[in-house]
Amino acid sequence: MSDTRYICPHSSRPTWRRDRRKNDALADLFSRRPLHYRAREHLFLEGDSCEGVFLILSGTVIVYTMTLNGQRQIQNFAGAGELLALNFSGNHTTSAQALTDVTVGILPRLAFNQALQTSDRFRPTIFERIDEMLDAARRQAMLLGCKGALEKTATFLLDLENGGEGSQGQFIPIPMSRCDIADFLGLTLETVSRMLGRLKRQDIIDLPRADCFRIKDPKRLAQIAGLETDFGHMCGNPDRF
Amino acid sequence: MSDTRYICPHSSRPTWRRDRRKNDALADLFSRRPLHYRAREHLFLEGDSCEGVFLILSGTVIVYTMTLNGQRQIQNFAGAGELLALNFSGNHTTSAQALTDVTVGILPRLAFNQALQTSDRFRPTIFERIDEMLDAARRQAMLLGCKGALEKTATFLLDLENGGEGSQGQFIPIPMSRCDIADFLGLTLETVSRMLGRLKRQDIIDLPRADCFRIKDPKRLAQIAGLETDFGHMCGNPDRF
DNA sequence: CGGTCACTTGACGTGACTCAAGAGTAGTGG
DNA sequence: CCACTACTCTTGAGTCACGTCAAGTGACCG
Repeated sequence: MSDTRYICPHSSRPTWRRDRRKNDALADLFSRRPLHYRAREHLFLEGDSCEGVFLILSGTVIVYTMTLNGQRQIQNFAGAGELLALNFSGNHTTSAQALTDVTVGILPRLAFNQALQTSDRFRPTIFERIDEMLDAARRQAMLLGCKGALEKTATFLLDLENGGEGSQGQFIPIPMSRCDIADFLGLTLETVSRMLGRLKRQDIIDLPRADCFRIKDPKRLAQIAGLETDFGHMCGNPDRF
Repeated sequence: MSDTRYICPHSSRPTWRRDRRKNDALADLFSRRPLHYRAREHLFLEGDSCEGVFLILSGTVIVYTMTLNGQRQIQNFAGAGELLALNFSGNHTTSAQALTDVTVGILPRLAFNQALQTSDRFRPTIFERIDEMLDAARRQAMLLGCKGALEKTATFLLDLENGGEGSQGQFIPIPMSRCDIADFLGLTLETVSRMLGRLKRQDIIDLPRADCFRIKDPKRLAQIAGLETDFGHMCGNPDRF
């Protein structure tokens, strides 16, 4: 698709998620009454009335929606420092499920709106987050609409690495199942497994166990993910090796 | 993907775009200095510095991003009453191109921020729009990640119909090319054409010319789009007829 | 009337899904 | 410590939906 008359982006614009550990003006407001959820518990369901805005203090939350025929699209794996249910209408438009054990702070809708109105420190922070969410949604659309299975998987691994500390060459945990990854990337769990296997066999990643990995060749991984121009012409090549 | 332990949505939640013709508190603020663009002109490019927020007064704008290997993902076809460049950081994260001739109002960043701060009528309107944009992005992710080609095409037609007036059974123009539709749905233009042909042959839509259509069987179209539970079990059936 | 352009249609190839079997890994109980 | 179970993950073989390539059709325009 697309033809030559469309104009290319000025930069590759990696737009990684901001550092989630600096919780800025938020933590103090939200930490009034922290709540705990066990892994697999639901924080809320699509359609539920929305009591307030959530700030994740620890753990990871799966934000997803379901189709009528029972397919799940994971919108986001939200980690510490991220906001949930930042909608201003009455009801939740997604479901949220704890992937790991999770702690959240809740800011009731009224207090949230009030803070938006009064606090000149709070408002820009919220808008910054909204920006990030919109941008993340756009990148997700690009991923789902434009990329192939290997590209998607590579992108996912790079995002995972970037979500963790700046741990160069260290092992990074994969907290979610293959099924979760598949529902996030719009693939099947078998395909995800195959693509991981391919990256492993090509010596681009280390995958000693199913639930953690290490990037051995960041450059090639980025190329495969479509984040750098590809000089080696080895992007979509088959497995044979 | 997905298995039985995930919980289904409470409602089908069609969440159609709001009526764009009621421009609420926005029109007066934005209409100070209206600008005109010819079809195919660019309003701005990804990476450009962002002078202000755009309100579309008339026409349709293609909001898109490009991958490094030259693929285009159309994020949105934005019509009259919709906001563009509602980002709070310095640079545009998408490109915007006029599909038809377009008139827009621009509100400079400073004035926008000020209005947000001071006007209690303006702020909720903006948040409402942000909600809509986030929700649209989520639905787009579902479309791209979960749906097949026929499902996507049907969904697109229903969205188009809903974007126009509440014209029951009337012909609806298709202002964009097959290529645009394809880049929006994550398909090829050939596949889009084939799916439209299939819907036409099955007597679900009328397609007398390439650039307008009419829905003949809304119920079946909605079923195919995955918006209603399917009793006929004819959703994914092949073309043969 | 001939040229250009977008759309349509067909034949073919292939990437990802489906179905099904096997391999780890963790947890439980004797 | 070693079965035995119950997972999830991996791997393979076959199928199908969608993409690719290419030819054909129709509308618009000079």
